[in-house]
Amino acid sequence: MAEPAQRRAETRQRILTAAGELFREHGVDGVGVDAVMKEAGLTHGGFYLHFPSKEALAAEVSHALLARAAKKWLELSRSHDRETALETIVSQYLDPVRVASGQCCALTTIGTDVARRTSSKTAVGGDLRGMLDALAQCLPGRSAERRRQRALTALSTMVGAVVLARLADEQALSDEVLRAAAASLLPAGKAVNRLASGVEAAAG
Amino acid sequence: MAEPAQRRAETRQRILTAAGELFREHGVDGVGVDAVMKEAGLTHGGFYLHFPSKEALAAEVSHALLARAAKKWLELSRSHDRETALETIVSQYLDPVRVASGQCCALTTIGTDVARRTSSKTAVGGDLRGMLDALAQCLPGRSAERRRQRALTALSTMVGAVVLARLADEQALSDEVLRAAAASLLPAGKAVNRLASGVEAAAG
DNA sequence: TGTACATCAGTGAACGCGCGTTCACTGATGTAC
DNA sequence: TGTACATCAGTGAACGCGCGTTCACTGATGTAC
Repeated sequence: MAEPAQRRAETRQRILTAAGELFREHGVDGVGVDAVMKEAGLTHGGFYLHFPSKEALAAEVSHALLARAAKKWLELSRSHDRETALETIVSQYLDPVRVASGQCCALTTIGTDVARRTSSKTAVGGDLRGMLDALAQCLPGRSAERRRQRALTALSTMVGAVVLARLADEQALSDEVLRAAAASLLPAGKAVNRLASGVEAAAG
Repeated sequence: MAEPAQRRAETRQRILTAAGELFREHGVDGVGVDAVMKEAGLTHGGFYLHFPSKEALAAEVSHALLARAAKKWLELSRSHDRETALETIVSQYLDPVRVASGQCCALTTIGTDVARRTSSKTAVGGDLRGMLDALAQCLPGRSAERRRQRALTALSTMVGAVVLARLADEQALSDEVLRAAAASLLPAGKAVNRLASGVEAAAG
């Protein structure tokens, strides 16, 4: 059956996944090691067989989440034309349902936590660059530098929009922020419908 | 001399100011009540004479910081022409020196903390609206709705840029994000110099 | 094929520390006479 | 003006709880013969 090494790797992955969900929802400081292990179907004692400390877990979770996003964006940019890839990225990123749940981009949910932890900061440096590079592939512009500029601004807008949407005290304002950001990043008429339908899906 | 009520109010204000600095730098969960009181020149026991709980302090600090920003922006929009007001707001918001220190906008430093605390979220709702309204006054656009849209996007871009700049592992990338955001929000050639000179000032 | 042993992922009790909160006390300031 | 008292902001010891981390132990799985 499953080799020991593989079982071990699977458990480790389960812990990472559980932490990814909980950290994004409640913040790194808002979740204890015991809660993470419980979510992963284990008891807290075993945690240190897989990670040297909670700090290290936070760094690796941040890295894993952002690396996954960078990879996904890069694949999208390669398998689709620019417009389609961009539309997919933006409308998923700004999807009100995702934003309302804790499942949105780690940059927006634990970005501040990462910024304050040197180890996490170091761990995600490459991933942030990867996300920007992939995004630049999807944006129009004659020169590479122009696309780079646009990628920097586009990611800023997306991150900020999600932060504000999560912070807004009313659903209407939250949706308004997300719609405005999507409209500014996509050709007219593209995003609005998808975002609106996202809200419907959440109600159902 | 100072009436008792006034002394009390001053002490309360000192606690708020101290918490404003520390919370922005280390996050709400990263700072204890005792550290806040020490920074305010007091001992921890007296805290509960001024606030019912740390939760309440977090909510009031968030409100105070954002209300101040909203007020400042509104005054700028009233005392200057649109272009000047916008340039001032944007270049201050994206100033690398401010961003590197913890003194930047509370939306970017404790925005995530606020989003997770119902009491804080409720406390800042009006301030967020105030910031958006003031910003809309400074943006071009024929209709009010157009300016509103632009304000939503502009604030998203500024917030996201600062979050990313603080998260970046290298100064060069951090500055690049801030410069790109400023360039996208201001007429060409305006902001870049100011932001560049901000970096010089930090070194000196 | 069956038995004894070794390995090691996982358990859960325990430890120590820090943090939010409480409370009896202090001492400075304002007031009454 | 001076004295006695009341008020109350601030002090600092103490409490209880939760969290990160450790560690002796368990029990399932793989291996040697």
